[in-house]
Amino acid sequence: MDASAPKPNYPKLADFMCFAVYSTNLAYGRAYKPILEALGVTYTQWIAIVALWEDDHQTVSTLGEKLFLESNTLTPILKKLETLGYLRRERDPKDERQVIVSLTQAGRALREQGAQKTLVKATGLEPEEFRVLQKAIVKLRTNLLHHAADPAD
Amino acid sequence: MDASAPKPNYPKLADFMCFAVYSTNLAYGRAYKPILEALGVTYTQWIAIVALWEDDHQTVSTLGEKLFLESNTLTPILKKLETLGYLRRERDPKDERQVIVSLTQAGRALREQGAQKTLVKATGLEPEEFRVLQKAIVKLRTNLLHHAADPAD
DNA sequence: TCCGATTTAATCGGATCCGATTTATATAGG
DNA sequence: CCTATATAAATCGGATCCGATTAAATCGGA
Repeated sequence: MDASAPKPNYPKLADFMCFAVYSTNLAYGRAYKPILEALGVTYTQWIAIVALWEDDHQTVSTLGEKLFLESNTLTPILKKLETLGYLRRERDPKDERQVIVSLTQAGRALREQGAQKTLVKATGLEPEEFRVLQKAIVKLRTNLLHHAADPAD
Repeated sequence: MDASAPKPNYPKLADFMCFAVYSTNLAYGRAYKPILEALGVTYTQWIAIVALWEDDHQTVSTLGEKLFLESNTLTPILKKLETLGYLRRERDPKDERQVIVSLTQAGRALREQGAQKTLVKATGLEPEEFRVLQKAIVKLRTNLLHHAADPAD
């Protein structure tokens, strides 16, 4: 090869939107770790409990829609939370294909206990700034999920 | 328990900043999947190649700082990319503790091939909107990584 | 010089995340 | 009624991600 071949001037990794999201997700995981460790659950387990606290007695599919996960990921997590005593998994008698997931009293207590420990201050953002950014990220998520497969995008 | 006990009015999961970042990261992974599948690499493998293309001949630690990963995650990925022929891993003769990672010609070619396929349009954002949001997310990441462990934040 | 402390990768086990498949149940059409 | 199709959850293998530990090399002070 030609050692003097000019290197194309591509955008830097540090300016990639995907990498900003990816690495910020890693940062959140690390910031949350000590808090959730004290509660005895992982991040994904925690958001499952929060979602159930908002709407109890959901099917695995319905819960998965809210968490953007499917049964292949959710089932093992829900089984783990069941062994921990935070929820129940019961087949729906009306349709045995479905599994209804419900928080136990311990599960509700855990969510209310964890409510005291948020990372709002750790974001270093003013309330309005926080609100605007959160909505912008959600808009980005919606666009990514809805975008048509376009060969030249 | 008291079945009529009022349910506290906590923020909704849909308004959590952490969940916006988490779920948007999932959305990016899904949007990128077909593109990277055509290239034959995963997302993490891809950003490792991009980072090496920008600065070649880095140690595992230095590369890890840029990717926000450590050797426990990076080593298996780099080994995989080595077997795929995209990079070389060589102990530094000056300090045998360190491993120098370098792209092969095939690795550079892959990065330049993938440069044509970005998801900028899929974000549905105007250029200025994109730039502002990207910087805001990076700022959030920085704040999260630097925040002092505060019991009441 | 010598040996304890430090540094760097690598290894290991546990928990996601995902594509693909399987199992069980429900539904619809003949 | 009976079967082909559809749907929901579970299972499985591969690839991260991380805390904790290990192995090897280097450094530094007595």
